[in-house]
Amino acid sequence: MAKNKNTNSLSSMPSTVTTQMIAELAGVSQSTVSKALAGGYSLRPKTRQRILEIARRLNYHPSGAARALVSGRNECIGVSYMHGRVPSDLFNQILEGVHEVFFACGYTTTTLMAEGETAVPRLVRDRLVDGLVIGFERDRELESFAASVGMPCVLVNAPPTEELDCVTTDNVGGVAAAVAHLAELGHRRIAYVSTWSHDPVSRLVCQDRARGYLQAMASQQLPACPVASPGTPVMDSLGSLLALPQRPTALVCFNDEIAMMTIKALFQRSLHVPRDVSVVGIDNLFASEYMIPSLSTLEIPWRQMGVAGAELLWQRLQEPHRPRQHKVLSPRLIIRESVASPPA
Amino acid sequence: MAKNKNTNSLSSMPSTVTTQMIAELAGVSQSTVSKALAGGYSLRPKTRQRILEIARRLNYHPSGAARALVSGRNECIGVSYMHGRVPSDLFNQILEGVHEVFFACGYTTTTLMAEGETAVPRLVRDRLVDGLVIGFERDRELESFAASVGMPCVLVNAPPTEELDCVTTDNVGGVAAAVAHLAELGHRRIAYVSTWSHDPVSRLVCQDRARGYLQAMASQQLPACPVASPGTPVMDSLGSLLALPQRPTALVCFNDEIAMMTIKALFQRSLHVPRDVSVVGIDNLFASEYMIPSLSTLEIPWRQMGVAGAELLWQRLQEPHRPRQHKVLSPRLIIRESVASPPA
DNA sequence: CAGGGATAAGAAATCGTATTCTCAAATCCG
DNA sequence: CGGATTTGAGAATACGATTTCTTATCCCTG
Repeated sequence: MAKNKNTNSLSSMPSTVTTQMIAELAGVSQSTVSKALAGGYSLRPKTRQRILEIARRLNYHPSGAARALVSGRNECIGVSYMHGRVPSDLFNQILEGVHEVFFACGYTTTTLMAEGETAVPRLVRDRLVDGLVIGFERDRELESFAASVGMPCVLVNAPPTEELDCVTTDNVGGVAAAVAHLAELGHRRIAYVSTWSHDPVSRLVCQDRARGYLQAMASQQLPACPVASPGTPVMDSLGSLLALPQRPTALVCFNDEIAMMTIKALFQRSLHVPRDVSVVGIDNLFASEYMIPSLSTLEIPWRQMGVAGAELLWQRLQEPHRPRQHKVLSPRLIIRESVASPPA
Repeated sequence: MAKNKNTNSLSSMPSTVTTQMIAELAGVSQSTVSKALAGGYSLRPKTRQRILEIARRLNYHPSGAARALVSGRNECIGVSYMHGRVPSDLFNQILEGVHEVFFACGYTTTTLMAEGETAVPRLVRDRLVDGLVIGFERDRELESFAASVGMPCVLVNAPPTEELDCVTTDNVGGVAAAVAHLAELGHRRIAYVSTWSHDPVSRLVCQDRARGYLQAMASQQLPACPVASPGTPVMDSLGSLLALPQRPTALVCFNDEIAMMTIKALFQRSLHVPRDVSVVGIDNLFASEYMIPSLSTLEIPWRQMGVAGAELLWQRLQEPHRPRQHKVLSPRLIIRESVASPPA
């Protein structure tokens, strides 16, 4: 195909440099070149030097494909999530955590955007990744395919399984801490603003958080406000909370997005945050700090979750049959301007 | 290495399924299997059926590595950006645009997180991607390496080059449109709030936008306020703008982040937005809509830029020597609550 | 000086797929 | 019915690097 048509004499042609070429230039065999580059073989230092020098001059880099073919490993791991369903802020932090760990191991990190229910991403199907981090949502198709080819997986911030390594956050404890803090400030009528989401995972998480809310209210000996059934539009459930005979003075929202919408809705009803109502979100989005008032929130350690997941995955790559692990990280309560003592 | 230790009799072992295995089961040669799977060869329909059936039953998928090795293409393209320097919101939208186009082509998309000035990412070095989308910032090392191995590149929302395909936005025109709109509302003292950023690309973009501002003010016959020299801390330049004898009644900010910080700063000085001062940002971050007041902004068509870049890259992959192209997309002005007529 | 062990480097196999080359059988047509 | 052509399928090779197997050379020692 005239692919290596080295028509001109300059040695810096873009055509691919192979160990074979280096071998010819160095006057040795191809295998010797490979040994020189790999190290750990017995080669005369002079020969090795000559080879390395030529390789350097030609800007040689091994073909990833060839190496992957022979070694059976691609030194690449995939990070999967359902894009569009999660603020990219959050996912990117997980991704960076994963990247940080694997970059140090010389591995590449790549994002798999799961396309809804469609085909298993090519990277997995064609064994182009050695392991998988599944974020935010269990992709059952991906999971079972990975299992069928024996590819290690770790779930990060997704509903845990008995079979796979997992990293999750303590939703129950986190929400409880938020409620406790509000109670400490003197709030007695504290409500939980649920998600509207139809997707099953958000519902699960939402139920966890609702449970945290209810438990905390109970242990604080406070009467709980009704928790909207999953699927109820936010504005509806917010509306009914505000229409209660005893209007809540503090709202813990399912996440920061909903907290933002809530603050806006309160504003439109001439309710001032935090003078009339305190609001707490969950996630600590980038923007939360810049809202007016700045948003109090449960910071989920996204990046750390990525790091933890990557570490679990790395360990499993080294030792495929080690016992399954489940790490639980704790969120941290960040109090900003959207929270104050209740009105007198 | 006992890798294919098929000790039990079940055929659904996780060990890798190869064309060779299928060939043995079907009683044909490996090449015949390859032909059957590829199509376009003359095979007896019965033979092909048998082979395909076995392949399906064994859940066969070709090894990406082997295929890449022989074809010289990985059907994978890399999207690079300097992570941490850009809100992930924006980058992710570009990424999704790129993904959309290449997914339809059967290609995989992977993110290269450029690690500052360090090594060229492995994916590129080892020729694991067939093309490159460079976003937000020209990575000169990456670029020159790509050029040296003849890998197609496209710049998206990065300072354009003469050699590479580019997609940019009309910063000058966009800011001019914002200024024009403010002027139309009756504003006469309109200022531009510059970036504090030390990174050279932001400065370049900032200069473009400043130019748009100055041109628009000139063409509206309005006196321009001083534009801070690059590198000045935002709060400093904002401070001096507000200290002007004739305080501006409208501020066009370098981006939404700065607009948020600006609004917060104004709020702290008891200046009400938009009653006392109108504010416009650029980027249309997710959160901008939820601010109080919601932020007026120049929406940059991030996703479309990704799509446009991907299309340019795809075309170049088909036809490597086609003339270089440069597409310029226009931002769209979104007016929300942060803009109003100037105070009487 | 002969033989044993270490050392250096070439030869060859391997990984899994795609493709070209080659040959046998089947088909066609006059 | 016999030679020409088409068709089906196996054999062989290439892709580029790793690794094992072999061989040739050298040095040391008894």
